[in-house]
Amino acid sequence: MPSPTPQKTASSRPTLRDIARDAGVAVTTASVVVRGDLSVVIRPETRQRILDAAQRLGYRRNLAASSLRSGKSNFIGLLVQALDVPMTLLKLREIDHAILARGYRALLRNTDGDPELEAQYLHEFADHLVAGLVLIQGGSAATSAGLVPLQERGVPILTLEPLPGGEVDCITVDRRFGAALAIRHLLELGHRRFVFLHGDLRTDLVRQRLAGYRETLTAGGIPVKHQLLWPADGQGFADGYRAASALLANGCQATAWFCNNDEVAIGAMRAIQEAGRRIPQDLSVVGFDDIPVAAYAPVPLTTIAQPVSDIAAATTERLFARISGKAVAGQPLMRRLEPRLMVRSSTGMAPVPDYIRHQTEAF
Amino acid sequence: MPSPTPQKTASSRPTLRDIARDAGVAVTTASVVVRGDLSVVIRPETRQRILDAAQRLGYRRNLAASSLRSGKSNFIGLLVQALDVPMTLLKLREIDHAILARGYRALLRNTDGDPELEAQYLHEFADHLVAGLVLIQGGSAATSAGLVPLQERGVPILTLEPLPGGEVDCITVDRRFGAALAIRHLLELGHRRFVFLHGDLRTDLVRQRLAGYRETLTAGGIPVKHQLLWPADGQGFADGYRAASALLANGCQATAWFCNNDEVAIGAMRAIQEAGRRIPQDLSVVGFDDIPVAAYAPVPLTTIAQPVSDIAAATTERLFARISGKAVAGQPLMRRLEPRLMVRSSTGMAPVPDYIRHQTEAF
DNA sequence: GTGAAAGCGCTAACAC
DNA sequence: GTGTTAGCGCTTTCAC
Repeated sequence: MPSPTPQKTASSRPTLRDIARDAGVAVTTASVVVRGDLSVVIRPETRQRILDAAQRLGYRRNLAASSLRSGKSNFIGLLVQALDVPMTLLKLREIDHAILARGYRALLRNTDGDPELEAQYLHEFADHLVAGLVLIQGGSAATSAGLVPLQERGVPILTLEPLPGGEVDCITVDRRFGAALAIRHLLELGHRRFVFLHGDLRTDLVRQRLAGYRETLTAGGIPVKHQLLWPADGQGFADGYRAASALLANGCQATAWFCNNDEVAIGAMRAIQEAGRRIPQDLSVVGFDDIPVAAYAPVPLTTIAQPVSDIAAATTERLFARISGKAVAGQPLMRRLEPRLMVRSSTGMAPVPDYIRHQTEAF
Repeated sequence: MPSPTPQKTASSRPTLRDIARDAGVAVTTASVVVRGDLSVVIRPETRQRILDAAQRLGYRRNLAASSLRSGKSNFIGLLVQALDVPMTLLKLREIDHAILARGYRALLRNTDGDPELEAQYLHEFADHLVAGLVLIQGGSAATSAGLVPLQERGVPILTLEPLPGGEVDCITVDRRFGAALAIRHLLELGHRRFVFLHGDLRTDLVRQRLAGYRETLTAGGIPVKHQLLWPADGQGFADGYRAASALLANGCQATAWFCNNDEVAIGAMRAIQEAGRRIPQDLSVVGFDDIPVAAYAPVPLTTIAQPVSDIAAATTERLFARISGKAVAGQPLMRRLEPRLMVRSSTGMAPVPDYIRHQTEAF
C-alpha cells in the first residue's frame, strides 16, 4: 500500500510531533492543548486546529512517556481489604464516579486481608505515581507504617475508617450518633430490654457504637443489666445467624436487638424467625449501614443509613483539594458525618409483658 | 545532614545506574536481574549482589520508564458492566488472584452499563499498554467494535460470555447443559408442570438456558403447554419477586420453577411464601449460578453451580498462553464448561395432585 | 504565544 | 557476562 504523503513508516502510532507538524504549531503548543492545560492561554482557533489534527490522525497520548517526564500519573489508588462487602461496593462506586469526573482514574487493589499483599500494593501505588490514595475500609497499625513512603512523596491520603496511629485525613460515619439514633427509636417504641450484637470490640468502629448504645440507654433510664452485649464472630449473614441462635438458646429476654451491621441483623432475623418469634411483634431488630438488601430482607430492616454520597463527596473534595495543593492542613482532618434512621418493618412497639397483659385481661 | 558518600543529592530515588554502580556491574546486568528476566543467565552471586544493592538503596523500578521503553505494561485490563453482581465479584476475585500470581496486575474498569464510558475505557486500556483484556460480563455488538484497536495491537482478549459478532476467545459456562441438569432433577422428583422465569430472550445466555429447558422437558414427555415461560424484567431480587408475584396472581399451576439466576430465584421464593405456598412441599424452585447467598436464602436454594474456579483457571491459562505467544490460534476459542447441580432444600417431590390424593383416600 | 533542546529512567542492540 | 550507546514520547525550560 503506497503512502501518498511523505511520512515515515505509518506502522506506529502518531506522536505529539506528528500532531504539531500537521497542525502547523510547535510541539510545546500541541502538548499544552492535548493536556488541557488551562494555565497557558492559547488562541481558540489554534487550539481547534490541534484538536482536529489529533482527532484526524487518531492521536492518543503516550501515558508512559507523560508519566516518566512529569513524575505524575492520573491514578488514584483505592485500597480495600475485602471487595465483596456491600457497603464497600457502594462507597467504591461513588468514589469511582467522582474520580472519573475529575479526569483521574481509579487503581483498585484488594488485599483480601493479606498484610504482606497490602504492603506490596502500597509500594506499587508509589511506583505508579498515584496522585492520591483512599483507604476504603481503613486499615491496621501495620497499614500506617506502609503509608510512609507515599506520605514522603507528598501523596494525599484519605481513610474512610479511623486508622490506628495514622496521621491521615479521615472522613467517616458517626457511629456513636448512629447507635444513639437506633436506641432512641427503640426506646420510643417502649422497649426496656436491649441487646447489642456487636463486632470486634478492639476496633474503634465497634467501640463508637458501643458508646452510643450505652450512653443512650443509660440516659433513657435502662439499667445496665438490661443493656446486654453479645458478640458476633464476623460481619456476615452467617455470623449474625449463629450469634442470634446462641443468644436465643441462652433464653435471652431482650425485645430490642441492635446489630453491628445489616448482614448480622439479617442473619439474626432468620434465627429469630426459626425460633418461632415474630418480628416485630415479639422482637424488634435494628441494623447498621442500610445496604441494598436491607430493604429486601424477609422482614424489611429498620437500620441506620450511612450517608454514602456525602462521604464520597467529602472524600473526593478533600482529596483533590490536597492534590491541587489547596489544603496544606497542619492537623489531620477527622470528620464524622451523621447517619440517618431508616424505619422499615423490623421494629415495632415493645410487646406487652405478661403480667401487664394479665391485668388488662382482668378488666 | 552531611552525606558520608560522595553521591549527588540524595533527594531523588535511586536509579538502575545507582544499583549497577553500587553492585559493581553493568546497568544491563542490573536491568536483567531486577526485571527477573530468566532468558539471560546470570551468575547467582552476581544476581545476589545486585538484589542486595537494590534492597539496601531502596530501589524501585520506574514503571513509566520501563513501559515507555519496552512498549508494554504488566496490566491486564478487566472490564465489567456492573460491579455489584455477586457472580461477577466471584469471578473477578479468582481472576485477580491468578493474574497476581503470574506477576501481572489488574486494571479494573466498571462501565455501569454506559456504552460511551465503555468505549473510552477500551481506548484507555490500549493507552495503558495492557498485556491482555478480560471481559468479565461479556458485552454488546458495540463492544466488539471497541475492541478493534486492542486487537490491532495484538492484545489477547478473552470474554466470559459469548460476545455478539466478536472474534474473541470465550470461556463460559454451559448454560444449556445447566438447564438440562435442573430440569432433569425436577423431572426425577415427579414434576409435570414447569415454568421458566427467564431473562432477556435476546441474549445468548438466556437462549441457551431456554434450549436446555425445552429439549429436556420434551424428551421427558412434558407437553409444551406445561413448559411455561415467564419474563423477569431484570436479574435482581426485586425482579424475581415482582415476576413471581405476577405469575402467582395469574393462577399459575406449575409446581417446578426454574429461574434465570439465583437472585431471581430468591426473590421469587419470597413471593411464593408470601402467597402462602410452601417450598418445597407445594412448589420447587431451582436457581442458576450458586452465589454465596443461595445457601443462605430463607429456604436454601437448589441451584446450578457455575464452575467459577475452573472458568478463572481456564481463562488465565489461555490468556497467558496468548500473551507469551504460545497460542496463536487461527480460530477464536469457544469453551463451555459444565456446571454442577447443587441440591439444597428448595426442591422436593412433586405434590400429589388432588384427584390422586382422593383416590388414595378412597382406599 | 513559538521553537529548540534537554532529559526523565529504562531497555535493547551491539561489539567486546 | 560487560559496557556503551541510542532513543522510547513526552514535558519543561528558556530565549525569543
